[in-house]
Amino acid sequence: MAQDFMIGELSKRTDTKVQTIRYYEEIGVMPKAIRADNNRRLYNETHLERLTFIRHSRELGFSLDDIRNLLELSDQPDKPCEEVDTIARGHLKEVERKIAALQVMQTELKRMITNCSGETISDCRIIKVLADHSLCQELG
Amino acid sequence: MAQDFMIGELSKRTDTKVQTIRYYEEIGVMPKAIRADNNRRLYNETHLERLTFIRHSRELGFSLDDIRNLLELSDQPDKPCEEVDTIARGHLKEVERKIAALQVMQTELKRMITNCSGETISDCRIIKVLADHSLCQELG
DNA sequence: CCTACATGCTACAGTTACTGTAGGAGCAAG
DNA sequence: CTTGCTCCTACAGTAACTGTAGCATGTAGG
Repeated sequence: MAQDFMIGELSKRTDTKVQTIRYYEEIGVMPKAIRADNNRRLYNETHLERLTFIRHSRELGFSLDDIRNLLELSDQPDKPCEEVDTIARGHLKEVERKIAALQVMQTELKRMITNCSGETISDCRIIKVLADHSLCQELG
Repeated sequence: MAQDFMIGELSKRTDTKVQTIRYYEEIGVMPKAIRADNNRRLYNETHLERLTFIRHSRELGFSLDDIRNLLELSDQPDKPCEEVDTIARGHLKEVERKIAALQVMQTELKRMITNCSGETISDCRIIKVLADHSLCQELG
């Protein structure tokens, strides 16, 4: 078929490593590709769209498990989009949780570094704080 | 020895799972524990301090590899603390990079969710954005 | 003294999302 | 005809644990 292409082209057009595409097939987020006579995988625009969806979702931090669910939902156009919403909101919450945790780390790391005017390790504030939890202002 | 204690107590006093302590020993961030006659690991205050250091560093997001280096440095009190500083600053940069990446995700997720007033999946904004990269404002 | 139950031990599998490598086959160009 | 590119399978490695199986030991109660 004229419009079919091989894994290398799919790889380039989606900026995805060849091994990653094969991995997606293995775990079932991409369908088993039809093979040419020489056993090479053949793809078309539908595959391209699906992989684009996957990669974009990954860029937004969705897990492959979430993506699996989102893909399944996107194949049911008449269903209410409530479940999609739930997945997205859940993921947003998770992202916000991670940001908050990292900001706590950031604050404490900054303080440690700023306070460290030590010459040697024996009076290094960073080592002191790491060794003694109670010197840390941020973490309970 | 009277002040020695077993892995369970070390676990409680550092809020660290028993398996995690054994794992730390296995990979060498904790020393090989001396065994009692019944083959059980024995610990003392020195082990407690070391594990506290490790756990606190982990809370601040340092990798076990960084922690290995920090521990080694903390055993050399007369060395300048420059290397410690470098590790901490490097880690801070990494934390800030992660925060920035997550904030991009957060913004786009919020927009997707807010814009989605769809009743069904066929007009769900979330699915649309995931499927079409160009609808996404944040990611290049 | 016997029986639960808690705690300890080793060894290994599973998690997440890939990435890298070994070893080999097919195909086009020079 | 050889070089180099792409493709294939199969497997190991990454980070930092967590969970489980199967067994030994220690302790408290009856």
